[in-house]
Amino acid sequence: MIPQHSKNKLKRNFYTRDLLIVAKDLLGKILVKHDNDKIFSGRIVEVEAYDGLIDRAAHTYSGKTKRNEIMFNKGGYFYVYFTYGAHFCCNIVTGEKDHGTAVLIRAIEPINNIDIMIKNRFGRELLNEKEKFNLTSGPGKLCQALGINKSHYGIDLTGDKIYLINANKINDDSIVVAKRIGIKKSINLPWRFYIKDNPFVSKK
DNA sequence: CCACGGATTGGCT
DNA sequence: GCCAATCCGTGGA
Repeated sequence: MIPQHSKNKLKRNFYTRDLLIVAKDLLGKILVKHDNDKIFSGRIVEVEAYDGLIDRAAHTYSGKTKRNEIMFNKGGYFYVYFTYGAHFCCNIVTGEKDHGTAVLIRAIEPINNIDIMIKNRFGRELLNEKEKFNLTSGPGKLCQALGINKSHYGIDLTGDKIYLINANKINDDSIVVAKRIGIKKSINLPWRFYIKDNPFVSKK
């Protein structure tokens, strides 16, 4: 089901490129999480970019803290944070060391172990077909579905625990560029990218 | 030490 | 569409 060949795993040089390039290129790639004997996976369909240098909404805008320090690493690390007293959100660190840039994964299209994702999200069976699209269509939702939490903070994405599998680049015609959602600062930066017409995107 | 508010979600009007 | 829930990182006193 998942293309497991190691040559398809994205390497360091994918992540260390410029924030906005990586953000758009992440669309369509497969996020994979190994959980003991189980493998969760999903196709990235929506992301947002954050850059501490010029972006007041970025967690790195005010400099390095214990919470955001992984964002100052070179690209290819996993930044997980907890928010609103309830939700984890996960990011892909990008760029060179000390850039303080990362891409928030806002939505994925489930591929593997969907039945467990349903259990993780709802603690019950699906009530209807529509709920299928409510599984991973938001940053907090997808972390809950995949069981991503603070223990995954700082994971090296070139390792074997959490990583990305390459896939064909999404054509620019199929990428929607929009303003980011749910922030109060730097609200006009057009740094949200999602796959056009994909039903797992968090919001039109 | 304490107060504030958030890269969200789900339920109710 | 509006708003409460819920906790902890962060920053100011």
